Amino acid sequence: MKIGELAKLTACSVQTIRYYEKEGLLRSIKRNEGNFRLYDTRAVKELLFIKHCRSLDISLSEIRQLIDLKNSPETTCNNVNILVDRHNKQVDLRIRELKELKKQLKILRRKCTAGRVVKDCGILLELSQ
Amino acid sequence: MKIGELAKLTACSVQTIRYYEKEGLLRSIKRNEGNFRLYDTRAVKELLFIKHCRSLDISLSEIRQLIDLKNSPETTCNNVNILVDRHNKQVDLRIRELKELKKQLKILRRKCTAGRVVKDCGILLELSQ
DNA sequence: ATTGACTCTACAGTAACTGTAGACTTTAAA
DNA sequence: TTTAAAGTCTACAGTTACTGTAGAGTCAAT
Repeated sequence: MKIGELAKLTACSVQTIRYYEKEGLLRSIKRNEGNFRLYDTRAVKELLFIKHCRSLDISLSEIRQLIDLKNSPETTCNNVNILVDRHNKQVDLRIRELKELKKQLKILRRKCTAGRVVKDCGILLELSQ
Repeated sequence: MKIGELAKLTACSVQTIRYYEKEGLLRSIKRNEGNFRLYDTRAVKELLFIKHCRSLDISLSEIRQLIDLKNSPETTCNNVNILVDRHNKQVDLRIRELKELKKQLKILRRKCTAGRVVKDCGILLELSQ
C-alpha cells in the first residue's frame, strides 16, 4: 500500500509518517518505480506501536529505545519497566505542578470582579507584585 | 544596573532577558557607551511581572496582551478576567488528560514484572497491540 | 492526452527558551 | 599601565514533535 492508505489505516498524517521514517522510528522501505513508498502489514503494526506509545505521551527518543529493546527479544526487559516507571513519575510530577498552578490561578481570579477598569484590576495588581 | 545584575535580582537568565526584549515584552532601554544595556528599577518590576505570569504558565503572547492592557489603565479589565478564566480551563483540561494517562500507564505497568526477557514482556506485548 | 489526486523532497515555522561562537567592553589586579 | 578575567554584545543553531508550504514528479481514470 502507498503512504496515503497507511495514513488512513492508522489515523496518522502522511507528513508524520515520513517524519517518523526520517527520525529512524520506521524503517526505510522499498519504493515503486516512481519513488513512492510501498508498505506492508508489518509497517502498519510498527506504526501502530508508535502511535500507541505516543498516546501515552512516551517521547520519540523513548520509543526508539523500546524499538531497540524489541529487537533484542532475549534481553532482560528491566529497562522497559524502568522506562515506564520513570515516565509515570514524570506524569505524577506534572499533575502535582498543575494542581498547584490551579490553586494559584484560583486565588488570582478572586482578586477581580467584572466591571472594573484596568488600573483597579485586582488581577493585574497582584501580577505586578 | 547592567544585565547581569538584573538577572541575579530576578533569578532570570541573561539570555532570557535579552529574549524577552527581542520578543517585545521588555522595552528596549538605553545603553552605555560600550553598548551595554542599562536598567532601572522600573525594568526590574516589569521583568518580575513577566516572571510572575510565566510561573502561572501564562504564555508570552498572553503576557503581551496583559502588558498592553496595563498600558490602557482606563479600559475595562474584562479581558483580563477572560484570559485568566480561559487559562484556568486549559489547566483543568490538561490535568484531566494527565490523570487519564496515568491510569493507562498504571494498567500498562502491571502487565510486566521484573526478571523477564523482552519477548515475554507484557508491557511490550501490550504496546504492540 | 489530459485532468485531478497523490506523492516526492526540502525547507520554514511553531513555543520558549538554551547554548555556542567570536568579538568587544569593563573592571580589577599586577 | 598593562594585562587578564569577567561580563556583555549580536547572530545563529538546537531543542520537541510535528505542521504547512512550494515546486516538481507520478499515477489512475476519462
